[in-house]
Amino acid sequence: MKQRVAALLRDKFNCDVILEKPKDRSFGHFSTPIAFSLSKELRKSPMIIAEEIANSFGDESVFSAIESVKGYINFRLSESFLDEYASWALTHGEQFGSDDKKGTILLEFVSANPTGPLHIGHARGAVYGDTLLRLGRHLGYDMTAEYYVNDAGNQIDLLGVSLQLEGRSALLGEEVEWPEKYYRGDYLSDLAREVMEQFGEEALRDESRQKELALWAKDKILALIVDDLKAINVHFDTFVGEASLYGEWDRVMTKMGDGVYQNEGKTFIHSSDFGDDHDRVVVRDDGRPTYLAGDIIYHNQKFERGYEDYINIWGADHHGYIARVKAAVSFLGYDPEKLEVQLSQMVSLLKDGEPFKMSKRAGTVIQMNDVVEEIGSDALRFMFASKKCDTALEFDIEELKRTDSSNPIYYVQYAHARIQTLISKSEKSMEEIMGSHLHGLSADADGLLFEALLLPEIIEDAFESRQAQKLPDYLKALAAKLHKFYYDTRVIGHEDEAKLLKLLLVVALSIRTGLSLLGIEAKDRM
RNA sequence: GCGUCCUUAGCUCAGUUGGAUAGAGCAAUGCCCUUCUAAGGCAUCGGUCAGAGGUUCGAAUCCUCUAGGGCGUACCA
Repeated sequence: MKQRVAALLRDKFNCDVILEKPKDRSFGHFSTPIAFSLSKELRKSPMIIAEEIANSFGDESVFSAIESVKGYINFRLSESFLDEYASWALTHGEQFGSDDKKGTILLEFVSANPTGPLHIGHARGAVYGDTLLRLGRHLGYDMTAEYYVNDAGNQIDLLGVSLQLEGRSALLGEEVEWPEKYYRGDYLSDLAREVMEQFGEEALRDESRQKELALWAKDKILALIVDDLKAINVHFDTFVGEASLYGEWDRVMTKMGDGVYQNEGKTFIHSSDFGDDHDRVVVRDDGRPTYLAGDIIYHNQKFERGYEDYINIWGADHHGYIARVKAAVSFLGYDPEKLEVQLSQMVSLLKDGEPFKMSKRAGTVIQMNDVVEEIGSDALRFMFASKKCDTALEFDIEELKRTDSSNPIYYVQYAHARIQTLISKSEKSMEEIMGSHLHGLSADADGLLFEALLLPEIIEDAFESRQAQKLPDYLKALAAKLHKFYYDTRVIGHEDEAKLLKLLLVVALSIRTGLSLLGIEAKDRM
């Protein structure tokens, strides 16, 4: 809708025109402050320019009025345009707002280590990534959702050690000496019990079997993670394991050429060329690769698979990592601009007003699945999706557990359910509803219709700007308009009943479509 | 110290590539069910957009500095 208006104006002025929605609807549907920017060039006052421009439009079927007010040019869309657009939306159903954008995008997100269940911080990245995925696919992009599994390195060794110690301590009652770093938590006790049943008590004591147990446990934990994600409607297309990549190592090193160098028996990467504080070690002097090495081969593999764009969603604690990986991508001969890294800031928790520190090793994490059990996937997703992800988010655990009406997801769902109720109570046939024309609507009804028809541009804006929170914000605003309209207007028995129901069908469509892009199913009844 | 993200109502957060009177939810106070679901609506209260300068017709938004906070600054992941 906005695109259509913008295109009209672009033809007229030969340049892109800023279009905005006036806060005060009496100013029309769209407005532009273009006269202000033209005034310097034309040496005329904005008011006069706006007046001239407004008068220069002939009869456009799209607009019913074009007025200049205090230098702004305000456009009012015509009823026939809005009605046509609404009918078009209704016949397209949940494809409303879809597009045929071209491009292949590899989206990597979550990628949590398979050493424990997902905690609440991971959930934010998962929700953000999955929302982007749904938005991008709706717009037509060919997107692949990928999970990078760190199944090599120290943390896997640590997992093996932790598993054995947990088993010996909790199950066998032995006094064990805990190392400085180790994992703990209920999931480890469960796994240790399984080890006992499946491999016998000896497996918990035999240090030579640590690696074997770690690899076994890693798969079990990854399965747990996948289940956790499934519970919030997050699904991945591909999983790439770090360990599976090391066969490529020599080739990748050669490919990086002068990007890497040897010093004191170690291999370094010239990451300082890309703004990193200093060059980083990729291979230690004992030949063991560092964490960065895995990411280098992984990104090489990603680029060799030939996507047009790459989006990584990382926790904010990895931000120092961007320069290093971009350096590697560049040394490998690819354009680092194609790799876009979105950081999802920390989620910090308060408990009774006091900061609550989470530590995976100390076992004081808030697990995602516990929260999902308390408040449900819909509320969790809606809450995380509502916050832009580059701000640290703070919330009280107790507050998050609340399931009363203060939760905005109920507000939006209720709006949809109210419309469904009206549709089912009305005796108007679908033919009659669809056949009616949205002419002569009240100002409130017109505002509601216009808001509902904004969905496509919200979707596009939310995805292209990577600001997923724009969608839930929009849904809340649309629901608010609906609730007000519902209160003010008794639809059943209204002389324009069919017409109003058509309007409400558009609203329901936008809510339903918007929610599904958030991984939430709209409710017909509450 | 350096890098980076941030600071908007009592709390949690929005604020459209700089635009018309800075918004919502929660909390607080008071109204509205013989009205299609009150999981709702209306009203009131609440702001030096951290502070100071600058650019501009116009700044919460852009630039500089200052203060405060998160994260990073590992041959951990």
